Amino acid sequence: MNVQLNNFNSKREAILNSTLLLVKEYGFHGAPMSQIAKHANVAAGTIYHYFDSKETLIVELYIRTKDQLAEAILEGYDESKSYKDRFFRFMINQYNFYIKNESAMVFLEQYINSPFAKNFPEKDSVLFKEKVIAFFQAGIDGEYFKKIDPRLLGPTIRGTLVAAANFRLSEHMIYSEEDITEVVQIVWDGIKRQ
Amino acid sequence: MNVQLNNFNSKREAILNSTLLLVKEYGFHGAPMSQIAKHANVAAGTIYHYFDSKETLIVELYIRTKDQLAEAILEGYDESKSYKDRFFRFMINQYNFYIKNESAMVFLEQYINSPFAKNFPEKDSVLFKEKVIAFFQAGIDGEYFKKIDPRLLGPTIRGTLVAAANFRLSEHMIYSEEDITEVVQIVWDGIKRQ
DNA sequence: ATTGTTTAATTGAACGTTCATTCGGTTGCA
DNA sequence: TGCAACCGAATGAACGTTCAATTAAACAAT
Repeated sequence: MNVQLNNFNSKREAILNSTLLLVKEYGFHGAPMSQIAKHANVAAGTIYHYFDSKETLIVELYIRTKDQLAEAILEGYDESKSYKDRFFRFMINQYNFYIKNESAMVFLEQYINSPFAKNFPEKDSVLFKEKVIAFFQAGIDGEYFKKIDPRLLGPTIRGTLVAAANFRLSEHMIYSEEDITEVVQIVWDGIKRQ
Repeated sequence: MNVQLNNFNSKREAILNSTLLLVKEYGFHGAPMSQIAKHANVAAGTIYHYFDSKETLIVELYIRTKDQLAEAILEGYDESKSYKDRFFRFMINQYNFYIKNESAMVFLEQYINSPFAKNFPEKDSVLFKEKVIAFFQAGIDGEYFKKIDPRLLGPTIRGTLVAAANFRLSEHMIYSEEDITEVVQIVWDGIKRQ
């Protein structure tokens, strides 16, 4: 298509990636635009060519990161498998994404607990909502799960997976398939119809 | 005892309370010392009479808030009850604390996911560690729970309760005993020995 | 009780720094 | 030649922190 599009994306992506890393390391207030620019090898002014403000930069980074999470979760989706198998695949994918992208996980957690999330509740990943949350809804409708509000189910699952991923990461442990399955089993046992 | 002690504490407490509220509302970077001072009805300089820096103010607020959480969790502790009953009491207490102290919950979650927590891992509530975490350890030792590392168990439980409290708070719903028990049941079903 | 003395608490303007953002100018591609 | 991408010094606002000055409290001596 367009060569310029590559340039456009490469600088833009570099800015987003640097923001993710620096926010993870130093928090929102500890990641100034000047440092983000330096880390991304662009001029400070260039950031404002792609983003209106620091605020929109953060919000767009959130959407992009959650899109990536949704894509990772959906990887290897197989309609022919049982609901439980698909659920475990979802959970293991999410767990692995967190392990492999610690900065993404930390950023997402920081964002969710920050004023941003409350100020822009409509700014979110469409893919995540339409595929991942819909899958959980199907689990409730299909009576695999307890009758819980799906908006409660999502954060509950996230909480456990984040806890597990944080633990593994802080211990610098190599994670085996059993480790992951054990954690997912906690989630499943908690929410399944007894 | 000492009249001065009252004054000492009242200003200090006012500063801590204002910080909690403003950090919850605007985040760490959105809560400047000048605003904290104004909200607490003290001069900017007064804050530095009680705290070395903004950083130590935040850290000391974290410890105080987690102490308060620990006290709330331990309320009505009855050694004669069964382990499961005591566990449910712990969980319901924690859930209620979150519901009644939204700013404390939000602050704790923000803190845990911020660089502060990684930079000062030794700065934490002694009460929480010696009573609450010890209780979970006893649950593992006593074979009520799956064989999980207690450092994994804690955040897992927290994740679910925070998710539930956030949900209830965002929906402005009146919480009934059944609501709470339903959530705790999720946690219990997840981690108990099957 | 009163007065003088010392110490602690409190103030808020001032300081130096850092920050997000701007903008006039430059480059490089179409 | 035109236009979007890009630069980076400049700007002004906002920030955390300091400090000289003021007030209040505690204590001691009378």
